Amino acid sequence: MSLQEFTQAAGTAGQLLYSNLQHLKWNGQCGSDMYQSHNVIVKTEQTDPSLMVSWKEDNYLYDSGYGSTVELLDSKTFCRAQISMINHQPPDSSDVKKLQDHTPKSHTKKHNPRGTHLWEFIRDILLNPEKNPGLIKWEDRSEGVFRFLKSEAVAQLWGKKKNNSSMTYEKLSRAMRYYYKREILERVDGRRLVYKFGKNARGWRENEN
DNA sequence: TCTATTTTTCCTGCTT
DNA sequence: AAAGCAGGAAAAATAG
Repeated sequence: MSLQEFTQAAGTAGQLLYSNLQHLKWNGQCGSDMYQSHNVIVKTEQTDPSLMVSWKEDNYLYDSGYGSTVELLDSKTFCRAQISMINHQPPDSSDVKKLQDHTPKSHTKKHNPRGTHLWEFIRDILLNPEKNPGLIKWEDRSEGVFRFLKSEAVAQLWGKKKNNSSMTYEKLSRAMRYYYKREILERVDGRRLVYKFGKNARGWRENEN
């Protein structure tokens, strides 16, 4: 169900519920032990601003799933507006405006197969700056060079996403190596746990894509 | 359901 | 010695 369908069916609370469900969905498969998971259900019923803020902080990073930077921003905007509503404050008018033309747009890109690929998964972890408890870090942002800081933790996370609890870095890295031939990754030798996005990898640059 | 990709598993050997 | 890296093979999972 899309956000707009959901809100239509659920009324005013729809947006909040939708967002929380998305959050749960993400946490359910990838979050929990990595990211201290807050009880998002509780948050729908109370108005403690501090809690809402902390919820907001990690929610927008995941609730729109694997999407473009644009989607991420929209989601952030959406959450910000929600916080305002909940605090009984008038939402920032620019946010409202952005929200209004968000919904129709998100319906346009019908065919977006939820970034299911490993390299996209890696990329999206990298693209979530605030949140990403030192799993992977950019070595050279503009060149697309990055390094695994917690190789096994990332593998575990990937395993969670694929519903495979026996994923290991050893196996994950084999899949990474297959990307060299397809030029989704370029080889970086000498440095352990270091990879570099290749010309067939999309959406990792600072700007666009 | 069939096919083409992708990913997972496992393995042997080599490098840091 | 432990953890990574290289790829080959082949099975399993997915996308379309």
